[in-house]
Amino acid sequence: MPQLSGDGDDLGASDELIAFKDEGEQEEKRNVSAERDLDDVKSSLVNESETNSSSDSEADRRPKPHPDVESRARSSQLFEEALRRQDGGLFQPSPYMGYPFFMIPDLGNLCSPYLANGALTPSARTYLPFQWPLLDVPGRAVIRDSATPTHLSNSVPVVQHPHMTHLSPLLSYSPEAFSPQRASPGFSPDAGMSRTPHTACYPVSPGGMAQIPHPLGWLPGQPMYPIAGGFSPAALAMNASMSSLVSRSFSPRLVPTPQSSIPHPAIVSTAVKQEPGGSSQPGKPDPDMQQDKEDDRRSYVKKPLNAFMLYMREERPKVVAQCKVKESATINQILGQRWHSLKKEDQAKYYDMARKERLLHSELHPNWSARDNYGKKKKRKRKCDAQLEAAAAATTSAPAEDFLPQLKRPREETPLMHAPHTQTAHTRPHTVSHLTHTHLSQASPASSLDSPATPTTALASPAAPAATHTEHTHSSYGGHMSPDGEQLQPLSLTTKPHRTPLSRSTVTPGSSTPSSSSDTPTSSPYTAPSRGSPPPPPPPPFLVPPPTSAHGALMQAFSLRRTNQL
DNA sequence: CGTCCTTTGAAGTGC
DNA sequence: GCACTTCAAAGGACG
Repeated sequence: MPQLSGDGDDLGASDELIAFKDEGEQEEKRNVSAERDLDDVKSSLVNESETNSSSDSEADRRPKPHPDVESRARSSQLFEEALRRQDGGLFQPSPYMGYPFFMIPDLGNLCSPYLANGALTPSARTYLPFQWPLLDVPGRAVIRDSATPTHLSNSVPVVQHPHMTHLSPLLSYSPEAFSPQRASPGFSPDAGMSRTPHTACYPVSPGGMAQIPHPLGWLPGQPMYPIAGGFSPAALAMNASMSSLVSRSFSPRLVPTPQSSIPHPAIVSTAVKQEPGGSSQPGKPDPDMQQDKEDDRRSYVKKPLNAFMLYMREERPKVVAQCKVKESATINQILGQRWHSLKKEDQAKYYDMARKERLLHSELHPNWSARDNYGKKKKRKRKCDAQLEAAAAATTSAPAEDFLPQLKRPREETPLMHAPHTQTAHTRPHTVSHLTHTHLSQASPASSLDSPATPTTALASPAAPAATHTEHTHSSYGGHMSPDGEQLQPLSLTTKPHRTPLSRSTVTPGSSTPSSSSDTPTSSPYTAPSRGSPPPPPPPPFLVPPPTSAHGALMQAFSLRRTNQL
């Protein structure tokens, strides 16, 4: 949870983290200090978010059912006029505006706060903490943060402007809308994403455009998504960011009109869209069972996205286009590095987004708890339970208290369990630090090469295990900026063979998530190596020059991965 | 078809 | 309060 008490004053205080030098105990202390710094930085980001919208206190989590309709109507009208002026009706969304809250820091730059190269425009960089445009229209409810001064327009735009629904697929949480496969012909995995300003905007496939109703189709008199009853229209026009949150829980009440066979992008959830043909299709399972499953999924309220998830949603298409890779694991590694190299103010943007997501989520689902979603991966749990049961049954000769601890022991004693899994800003750098002490103690003084602009990269970069594994210096991986501004790609984004047993323990100690959720205590690959066991023979160091392009980086990463596999 | 991978962060549980 | 776990997204890979 964000630290509500922070004042954000320290935001700029500890921008720079202590880089690795790995000179023994003293350095270890320094790294501990760096951890604290990193923690402070992240906390300050959260605090900044909290401070910037000071209204978002716990008290404000309560819904405010009576917004100022008049001002919203005026704002909406102004906004629509601005849209028409700006784009002549052909509003172009940004590929980077994945965050569905239509963040428009400056109406003079309605298209995108980002430049074609992905950098924020100056206006966007100034980043007022969400000058939310009031996208709702009269008569539609909106959750307003009443404690926020009206002049800040800081109402939470849970109502997505219908115009936007067809303009930016990214506005929707629907993975389909986000999927690169739905990109326009201009998007070619081979050709990459055009860097021209217009095509840099996230494209909409022609098919998708054809499917999407006319932008004015939502206007009164044409009820695209009538309500079965008893549900606030606000949910219909819910900000698309919450569509995934809303749709699963509320979509049973959302009944498309017969004319509208295409679900509203803001309403379609992954659950719903997965059944395009309905249950009547031949070869499908029992309709009743399918209906039950569908109901289950619809009643499922997902967790709100955190800052990094929001960042990933925005940046993933960009990375996919640049690197021509669709494998999410690889992309996520890149995004993780980029996240760490992201400027503080840029990260703050996502922390703020995430905070508002949580706020909105709590307003929509006041009784929801993350615990509700626990056990979602039932099969895993069943497996674990089955193992425990089998263990208990198999130990009729041995007391259960002797056996069960054995099941737990690997997790408790496995050295990697400390590290990666907590995955907090507190522990991960420490882990990396520890590893680098071991493996990089004599590395080149790469820390001096660390860009001040990317202070956290070396310390917290998830590529650190790659450094461990490959024994290249940390200056050669992870989101560092070359002198000419080009982002240096990690030498080894992927450090282990795919789905290889023991891979996580042997190859990516220290950073990669042990995916505790996926490993039962008895089957965990972490049981194999212990803290005292000798590490696997390190692969030869990779002395690979920095790639000249993102694609080159990926090719390099794959090459290294193959090398590591061999 | 279900799960894993991979990332960070939030929130939960358990001690 | 700490350590650990689970789940958010994504889509290819794999059993």
